[in-house]
Amino acid sequence: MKRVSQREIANLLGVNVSTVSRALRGLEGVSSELRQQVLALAKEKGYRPNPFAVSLRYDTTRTIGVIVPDISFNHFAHIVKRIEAEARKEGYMCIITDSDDKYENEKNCLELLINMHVEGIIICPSQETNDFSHIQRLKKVHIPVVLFDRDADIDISSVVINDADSAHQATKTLIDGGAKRIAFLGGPNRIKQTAERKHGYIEALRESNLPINKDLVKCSYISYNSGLTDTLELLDLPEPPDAIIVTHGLLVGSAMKAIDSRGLRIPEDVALIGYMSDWVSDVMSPRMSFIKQNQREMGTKAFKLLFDQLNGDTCVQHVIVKARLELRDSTR
Amino acid sequence: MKRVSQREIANLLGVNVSTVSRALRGLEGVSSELRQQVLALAKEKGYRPNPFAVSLRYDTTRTIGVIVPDISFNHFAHIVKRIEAEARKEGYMCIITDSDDKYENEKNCLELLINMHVEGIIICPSQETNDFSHIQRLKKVHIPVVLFDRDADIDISSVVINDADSAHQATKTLIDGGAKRIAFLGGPNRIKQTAERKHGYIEALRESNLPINKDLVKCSYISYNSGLTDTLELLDLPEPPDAIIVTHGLLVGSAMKAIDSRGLRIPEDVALIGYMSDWVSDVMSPRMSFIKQNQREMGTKAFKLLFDQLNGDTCVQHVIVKARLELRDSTR
DNA sequence: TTGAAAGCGCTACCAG
DNA sequence: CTGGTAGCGCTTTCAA
Repeated sequence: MKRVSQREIANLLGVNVSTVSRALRGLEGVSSELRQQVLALAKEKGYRPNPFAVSLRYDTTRTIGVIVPDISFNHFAHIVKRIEAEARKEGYMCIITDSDDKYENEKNCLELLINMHVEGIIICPSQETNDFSHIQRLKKVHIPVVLFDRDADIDISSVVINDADSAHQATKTLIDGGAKRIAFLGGPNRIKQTAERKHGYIEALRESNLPINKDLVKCSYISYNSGLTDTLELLDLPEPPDAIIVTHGLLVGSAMKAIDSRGLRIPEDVALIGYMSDWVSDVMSPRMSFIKQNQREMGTKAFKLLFDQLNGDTCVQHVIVKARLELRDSTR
Repeated sequence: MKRVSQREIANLLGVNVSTVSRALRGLEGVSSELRQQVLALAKEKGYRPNPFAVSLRYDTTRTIGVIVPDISFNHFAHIVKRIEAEARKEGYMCIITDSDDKYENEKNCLELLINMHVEGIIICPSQETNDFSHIQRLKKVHIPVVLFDRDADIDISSVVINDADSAHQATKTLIDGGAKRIAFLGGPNRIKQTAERKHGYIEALRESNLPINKDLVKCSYISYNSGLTDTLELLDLPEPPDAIIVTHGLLVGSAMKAIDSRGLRIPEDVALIGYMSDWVSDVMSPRMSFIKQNQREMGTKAFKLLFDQLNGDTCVQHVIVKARLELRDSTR
């Protein structure tokens, strides 16, 4: 029960491979009776084209690469799910790699994907990534690339949410709820996403004439433990915050835990609002007020941007997917 | 800045391709000075072997396929993350496909993976899958397969948790906490996983001489809405349950919601225990008592089973990863 | 309508 | 130590 090649079919039928090839692909120049025979035999023998022969011939692999910081993080999993679905719909298979949010892994994944000759790459850079030359290099070799979720100041298509704007809205909401000392808990500053969100936060404070206090801004690392430490430090300040905006779903859990461990209540003592998934908010108590991101749309758009490039579109586009506030019970 | 082939390097150096090939692969039979030249030029020109030419030659792709019911579900995402990491460590890339828990999609994904000539497949069947002939067919064509999370009664290697046993323990715990009318909320019966867990549940009831009540067993479909409906029906029974064991993380959220919507308290009115991820349990209120599954280990073992097969091991193995109870605040 | 042959990039084998 | 050549499976071009 081995794989059958066109040649074997040709031999069996006593005809030439090229005829079989034509018949199989429905091209002209084959008598319909011969075509029937070929198709019948191919079906019987379970013929499947060898994609590597085809790739070798056409230098096309119908494969794209995806690099994601952490597939086990819900936000990314939803986006990836969408990318994969859209890609498959267009006949592309996805090679998905997980950088574990590490720069070195990311470079390695990229290397492997290039070696695999994927036709394009959709990537969300790791939180450690500072130098984007490995990604920019792709443009040099004409491999289409799209960034998602975390943008960078490089000339490459991307799809992100309205980071500054959504953080601005969230902060405004906290202010309207009576908060005077709002803290900001985010990822490392080098991520443009964090910078943007912080920008929105600061703007909102400024507009409301609230002081901007460096002690209330924590931007270290996106991890559960880091979030825990940071939040505890905030709560232990001589003048602790009465509200926190949290820019990453993973950190929301840390923040809750920390607040709880200090015997404080949400939202009475500390109001909380975060970037997170809706179904998680739903099972939390209190149900978390959050910035709802449309991961489906982000995934769809990311693939679309890549697909356009694969089809020859060379212009760099920056798509923004609107996130919106969903107020629940962790804000006043 | 195109890709360079061995031939181009050979031409540039005025030598034969076969010499270049040998030099590049570090084989014997090349003078060290010529080798240096070849390597230097290859590096300069950014030479990368064309994997399709290699695959065509060796009929090997260093690629495996993964089919998962829903990557956006945390449990699966964690397993997939591990599979991908282990695979990459061994030099395999993963083509990950998402069946959306649908039988038709699953067959389609499998088809595409076979067409891609992946060397092996790791699959968790959809909840709709009843007929496993598409998977069994793989054995016929000697493509290694491994099932994970959801086993089936087919002669194929698999890795699952101790389903019956863990459900037995969970039920026992509820009984020990004083529950008299324990309900079972699970996926469709055709999934062996559900059947096993139900078996453990029933055994535990039997051992404690508790009546087995069909009305308290709900096995319809794994989806948020289905779980909601089922739980509401349970709660609206003339004699509603005082505890529920939930066999799927998605359904835990539904159950909580339903209980809350009827104004009942957990665990005072209804105790709850479910199969779910720990970090979700942590942010819930009350913190959910749960069956902790080791997704990392399951992923690692799944790849290992496949890897063994890829290396010629033909014996069918069934690995069981022990899950254990973590009691929090949703049980008495 | 069909066949023959070249070539995609690489490796293996046999000559020199 | 190096070169030449055939062949992996497929498509394309040209010839019959």
